[in-house]
Amino acid sequence: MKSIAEKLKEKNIKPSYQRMKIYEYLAREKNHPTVEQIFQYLVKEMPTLSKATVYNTMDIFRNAGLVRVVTIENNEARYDSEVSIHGHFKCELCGSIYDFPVDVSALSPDVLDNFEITEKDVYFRGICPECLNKKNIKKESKKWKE
Amino acid sequence: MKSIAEKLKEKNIKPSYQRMKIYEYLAREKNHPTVEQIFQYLVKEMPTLSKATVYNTMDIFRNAGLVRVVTIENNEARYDSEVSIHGHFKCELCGSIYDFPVDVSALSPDVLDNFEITEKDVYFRGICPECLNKKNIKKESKKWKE
DNA sequence: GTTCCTGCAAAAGCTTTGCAGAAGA
DNA sequence: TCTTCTGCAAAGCTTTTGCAGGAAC
Repeated sequence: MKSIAEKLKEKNIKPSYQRMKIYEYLAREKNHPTVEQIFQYLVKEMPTLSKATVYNTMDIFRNAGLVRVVTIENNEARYDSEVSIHGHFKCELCGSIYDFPVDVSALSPDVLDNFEITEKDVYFRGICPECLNKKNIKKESKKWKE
Repeated sequence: MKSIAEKLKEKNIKPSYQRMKIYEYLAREKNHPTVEQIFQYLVKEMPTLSKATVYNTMDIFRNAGLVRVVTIENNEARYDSEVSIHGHFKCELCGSIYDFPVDVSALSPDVLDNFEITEKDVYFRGICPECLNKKNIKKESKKWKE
């Protein structure tokens, strides 16, 4: 836990217990959780935890550049402790979010030469291999019935 | 307006007056409006228009592949009548959204070979040239004062 | 007549805010 | 002591839903 405290201090964030726990969860799980998920997980060991604290903390982390927001869905903000540029794939069936590498150099068209770019996000949507398998199995069993 | 009706029919959407007006606005303005903006504009000429109708219509359009959702901000859905792949840049100062071309071929990493990809979005954030100019002018005038 | 669409109102999220008490320096 | 953080509750937004009236076919 020591290193987490250091990491927060580096960004001028006071390493309170709640903040350390939240960052620890983000960095360990890497599952791009929603605020709700973070809250549900942590409230088990911190019964007095408030959702407002999670929201506040995520804002602080985001402004400090400690986490990135994944706005792949506009009805829920997800958070990612991996700050370097990479893409996010969301499976429309199971809802899982996968990371994938992105060729950054290919992502800077000349038209944007006069723009100051501070953040780049790449979002894909579709169906993940697991769910594709399930679908195929279903199709197969349908065939048997026919 | 004829062609708009045709376009809706092609997608099996009944070309009601409201739907045609909404699509016409999207296709003409190309300003990536929010539901609120669409509603505020159209309610002037259709006083009985309901926001629920705009929401319903956008869902229908989206499912039919007539429009794309821009989820660059997670507290507001914006809509784009341009369905082909391109990037969206959002200026964090003035809020404007700019389109830019994206090299699609560079956006398909091998890791996703087993994924079925149905939608690709590229979002950049930063400051647009206009706002950069304004900022520089401010800096200059500050210098004069010193 | 049947089906589908519209629009009002209410409800349902997610997120933000205000404030008082608690913790930490 | 003074500042900052936490947590509860309430408010604010966007979006969704239920339902009744109306239009289209």
